[in-house]
Amino acid sequence: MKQEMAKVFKALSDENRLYIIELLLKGELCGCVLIDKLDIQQPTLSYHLRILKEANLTTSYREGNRIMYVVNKDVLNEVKAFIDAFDHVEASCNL
Amino acid sequence: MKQEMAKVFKALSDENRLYIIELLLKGELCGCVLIDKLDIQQPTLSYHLRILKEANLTTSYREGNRIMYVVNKDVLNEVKAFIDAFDHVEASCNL
DNA sequence: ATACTATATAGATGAATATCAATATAGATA
DNA sequence: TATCTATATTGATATTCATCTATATAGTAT
Repeated sequence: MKQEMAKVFKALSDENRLYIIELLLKGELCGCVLIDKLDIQQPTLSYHLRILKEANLTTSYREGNRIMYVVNKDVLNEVKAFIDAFDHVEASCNL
Repeated sequence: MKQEMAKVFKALSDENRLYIIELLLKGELCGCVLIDKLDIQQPTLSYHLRILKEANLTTSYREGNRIMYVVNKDVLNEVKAFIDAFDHVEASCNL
């Protein structure tokens, strides 16, 4: 549990990866589009996408030539739930 | 902004540090109590406490001999707010 | 002043990270 | 089949991280 969360936090601890998630939250994208928005080489993007996938923060599916990457919002919610559980003193609400 | 969050996530990406925060959320503690609960040496604890402080996740104050460490809950709430802002599509509530 | 307790710093080290260039793989198309 | 496009993997490298031992610093107490 704590181990998995540490892994998720590690995946979120890089600015390029935060930016990738931000972009993907606006709509799923292939690597070939992502690469134009980041100042890194293609193998580096591939590396970051793997880190995100291994933390379950993203999934992907093939569409012909391309691979589409999708944010797993459930894990983002798990992060919030973890922080709440872990600091269960205070309640918060964003409705 | 994203850079600061990346730093906070990095601070949260280590199991020892997550455990320290968990302990401190139950009540502030000095290093001399924390050290008994973790399987690391004193200088390593001091290192982790510095990482947490530099991410603003904790503050501290001296009490005689000891230094008391305190979780800055505001930053935990900022993490949740960041995730919400960043994925502003879904609402959640823990009230 | 001396000794004790709590914490921090310095220096060393092995492991993990982020990056790249080069190459491999998988699917699409001519 | 041969080529093109998109993505992943390999191997190298410089940097950062987590950890330790040894030592310094700051406050307390004798």
